Amino acid sequence: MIPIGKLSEATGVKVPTIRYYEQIGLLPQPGRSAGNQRLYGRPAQERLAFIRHARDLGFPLGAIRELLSLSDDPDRPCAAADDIARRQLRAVNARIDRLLALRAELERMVEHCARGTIADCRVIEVLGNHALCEEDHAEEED
Amino acid sequence: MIPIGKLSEATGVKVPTIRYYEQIGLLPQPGRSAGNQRLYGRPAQERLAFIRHARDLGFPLGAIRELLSLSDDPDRPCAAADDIARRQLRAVNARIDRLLALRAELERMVEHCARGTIADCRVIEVLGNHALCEEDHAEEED
DNA sequence: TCTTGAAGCTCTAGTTGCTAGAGCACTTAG
DNA sequence: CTAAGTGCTCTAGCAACTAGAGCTTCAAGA
Repeated sequence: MIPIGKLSEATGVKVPTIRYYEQIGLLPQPGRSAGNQRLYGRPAQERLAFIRHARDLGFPLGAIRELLSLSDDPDRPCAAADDIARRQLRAVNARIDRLLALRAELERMVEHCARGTIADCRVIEVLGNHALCEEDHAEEED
Repeated sequence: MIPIGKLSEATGVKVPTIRYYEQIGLLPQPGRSAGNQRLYGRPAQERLAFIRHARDLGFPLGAIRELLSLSDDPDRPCAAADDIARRQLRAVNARIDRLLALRAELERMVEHCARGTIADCRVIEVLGNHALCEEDHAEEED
């Protein structure tokens, strides 16, 4: 049984974040010491590592909640978990596409900077006039 | 002079968002009609279009605030605006790199899915065990 | 055993960039 | 003139934390 600080070290999740996960019900309430301090065992550690890893992969907490409830239930078909991962993959792909368009536009802006005064600054000019864009950097992200 | 709804249509920025921008001081307080409704002219319209465009390019509001104050002052050197754009470009590049690593990992997870039960689900397994990752998808974004 | 400094506790509020809703007042077309 | 539609203010909520105040507990050294 380890206290919250050690759990934090072991998983790379900050202490307040661990408490936050508990508060929103992602982590079960752990046992407490005589002096009311949280004490965690192996299963909590593994669960938190799972959460951490999924967060690193960009899964939103809602998706992680679903994945955790699936993983608690090993007999159910894997398709649901797979769907969540595919959904995340689609989201990541959409964000990549969008960012590539943004990068192209930003590079154009920055390359054309003559380092003069604001009055003829390409950056300010392009921002003020969408018609100067080549790429049609999309509007929405999701 | 147009009311807020027309301004919203003209710029593609939603009405509550316009009011929010005013509240945080990105847009100046507009004149009002006899019945206390906001009325906007050309300059407000251009300023909002500028903000919109910069948001589409992913600039955070703080950066937009700087860019706006620069553009209010055409004699100052352009270098500051250029720096902000370069900073944004670096941020975009970092996010792209990170997302490419995530995509690779997610694709690996999804491809290996045998569509069996959760007990041997690749998705759940990889999430639970970081050692199964090939890519070292970085931890931090910024 | 005592002490002291680190680590833990709870609670509230702030962050970013909005969005949603309640409960009103105003404007405008028919 | 009326009714739909638009506008107003205000508060609260979203994700996913982060920071701070003000207190208690733990652990290691003297």
